[in-house]
Amino acid sequence: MSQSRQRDQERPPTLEDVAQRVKLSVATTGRALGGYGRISPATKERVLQAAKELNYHPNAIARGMKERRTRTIGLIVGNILNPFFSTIVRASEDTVSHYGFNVIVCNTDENPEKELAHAKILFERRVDGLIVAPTIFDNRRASEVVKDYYGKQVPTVFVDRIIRGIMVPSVSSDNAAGAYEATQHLLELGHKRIGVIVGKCSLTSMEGRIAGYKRALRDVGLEPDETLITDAIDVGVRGGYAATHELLKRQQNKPTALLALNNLLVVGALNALKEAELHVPKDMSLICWDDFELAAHLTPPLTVVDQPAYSIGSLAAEQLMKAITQNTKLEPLEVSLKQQLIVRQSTSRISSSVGSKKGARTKR
Amino acid sequence: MSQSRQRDQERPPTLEDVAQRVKLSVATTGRALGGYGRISPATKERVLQAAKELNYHPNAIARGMKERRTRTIGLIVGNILNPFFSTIVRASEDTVSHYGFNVIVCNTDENPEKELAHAKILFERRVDGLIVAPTIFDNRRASEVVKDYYGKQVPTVFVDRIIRGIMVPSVSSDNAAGAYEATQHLLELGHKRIGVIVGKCSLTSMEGRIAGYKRALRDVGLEPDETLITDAIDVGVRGGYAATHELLKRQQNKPTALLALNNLLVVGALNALKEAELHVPKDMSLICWDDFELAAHLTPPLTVVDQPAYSIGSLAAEQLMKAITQNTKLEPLEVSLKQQLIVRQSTSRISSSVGSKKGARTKR
DNA sequence: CTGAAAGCGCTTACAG
DNA sequence: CTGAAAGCGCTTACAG
Repeated sequence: MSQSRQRDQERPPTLEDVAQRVKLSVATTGRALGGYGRISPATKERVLQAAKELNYHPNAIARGMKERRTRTIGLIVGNILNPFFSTIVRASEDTVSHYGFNVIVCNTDENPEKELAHAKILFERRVDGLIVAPTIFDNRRASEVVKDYYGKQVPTVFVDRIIRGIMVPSVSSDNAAGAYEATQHLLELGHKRIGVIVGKCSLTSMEGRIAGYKRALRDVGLEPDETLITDAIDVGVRGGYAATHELLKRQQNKPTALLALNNLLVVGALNALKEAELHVPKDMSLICWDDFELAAHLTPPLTVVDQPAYSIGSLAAEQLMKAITQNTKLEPLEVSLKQQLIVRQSTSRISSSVGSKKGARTKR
Repeated sequence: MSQSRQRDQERPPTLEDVAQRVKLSVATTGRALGGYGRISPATKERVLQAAKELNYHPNAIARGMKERRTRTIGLIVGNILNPFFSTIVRASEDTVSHYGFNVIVCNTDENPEKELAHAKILFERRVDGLIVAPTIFDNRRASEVVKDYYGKQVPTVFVDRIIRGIMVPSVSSDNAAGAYEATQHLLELGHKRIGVIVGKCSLTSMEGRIAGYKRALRDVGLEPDETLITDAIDVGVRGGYAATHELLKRQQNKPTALLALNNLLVVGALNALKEAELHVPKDMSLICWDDFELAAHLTPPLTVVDQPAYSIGSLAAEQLMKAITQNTKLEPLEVSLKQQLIVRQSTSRISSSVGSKKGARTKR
């Protein structure tokens, strides 16, 4: 296999190959095929013909090199296995593909080191824009690299969450209001001790939900019990199971209702509840975040706080595309969409029997 | 905004910037930073220092241009909102990221035109490899472009399905065997009329399942009733609903059991069954493809044929990476993983009451 | 309308 | 070990 200067037959044809065939300069050939500059219809026709014969396809890398743009958007999300994120990814892809852009998808698993590594590699790839669900919540914790990368080196939109102190536009939904409404719903049903299964407290999305939860309690004169809020650290099914299990072990002031802060955590919670032989909603009311196709088919159909995930993704992508294609600065928007409480059957009025199953006395 | 030759302050620093600062050639500077060629430890140190000061990050596009590789894999799947595909995407990303590769994700929605458009654009981007779940099943239907692209212009691995007549390695699971086992299970429970909710008959995955289903019937002396096989065309929830609805409308030889050939179709089927007030499994047994976290929490917990989606994705990616990094040809493997029937509670022995609800008489 | 030449930011023989 | 130069495959002023 000689790596000689001669055109390797393995290589796809280049503009030069086409140019030689039609006996024109690469410049003219490029103009015919690339759709830029002036070109006579006749020669254009000839070039197109030759290109087809050679099965020529322009090299986007070379073009990107010259134009200094890649028509690629980087997507940094928690985990594409979470329907909330896959919906955001799909929405983004749908949106940017209209502009001829592609997406590179990266998963952080909510790990700041992974996020940093991905951000770095996406920068090296010179993506034209970035949509990220950041794992860090505070610019003091943000590494220098991330700080002067997001929004400065490359147009960036945050989704679902933000990093405080960094001026980057964001599209998310009103977690505090959603949690307030969910908590209020439980309070109206007579629940006073409401456990919270958090994925990772430090995410501003989670934080907002906890804030809304506390505010709802305080607004009816109840002081939030911090011990009812258990951080799973892990944001997946396993974490949800562990946190719920932990919460159910306590002997005093057991919760009569649970807030599971995402749609993976709730599966873990359901597993733990089943194992403890607690019936939903008779023994335990349950609300989770993010609606999904099957939520209505579960036993019982789940009461959820729904987030407009598709809209979050498409709005973020639209913002980004506008800024990129018009070569303007991103507007410093903080879009906050509404969350919607969908009451199904996993929540019910508190019954006097709650908690007695395991012999615990409610003391308050 | 003068677009002069002068270095624009907006632009990220280049190798030349670093070289100027340390008063070395770009060649040497590149060797220090790029990890290629010989370089003295002392100068390397100096260069690294300068690079850090300038916040230099190598331009992967330029490197790719020279090295003729992008370290990017194209992923063409049906729809990332389908957990089966998002699992494959996640597995692929996990695998290729170990090699410093990224993935560009494209959705076809099982539309051959979309697939073609994506394939074309990924080729122009000169991805180093391709993992695709093809929408077409037969090379006679495959466009010329696709035919001489997949596996010829770029290393390709098919997942979940194949295109017959095109020599491209594939990783899928044994659909015929899985369907055979599922059908056999239903036959053992006394079911004889088993409806099939297909997403799109032309996909080889679907085709394999139908073949297994028919073989199981014939092996017990039953002739398959083609009218029980309804193609939703649409592979999503909506399609599943429509096809099931159609099947339930028939007056004669109503099915007593249903095979829903993917995990989106089954949701539609459940919706249709609920609407028709048919109870699973009392009035209708149900088996679907692809297990998912919540399948066990549905009412009733679903009997499923599970596919090793993560393994499919990681094996395909591993094959591809091996070929790319070792610069060898892909081995012409047709990996077929085992599918597993997981019996839960959506299937039960046929009851004499089946079908009577709507007043239909079973005639056979 | 067409062409010659420079340049995007790297890497890689080839010299020294 | 270091440097000068060519080249990856395009696009873009600048001439003609």
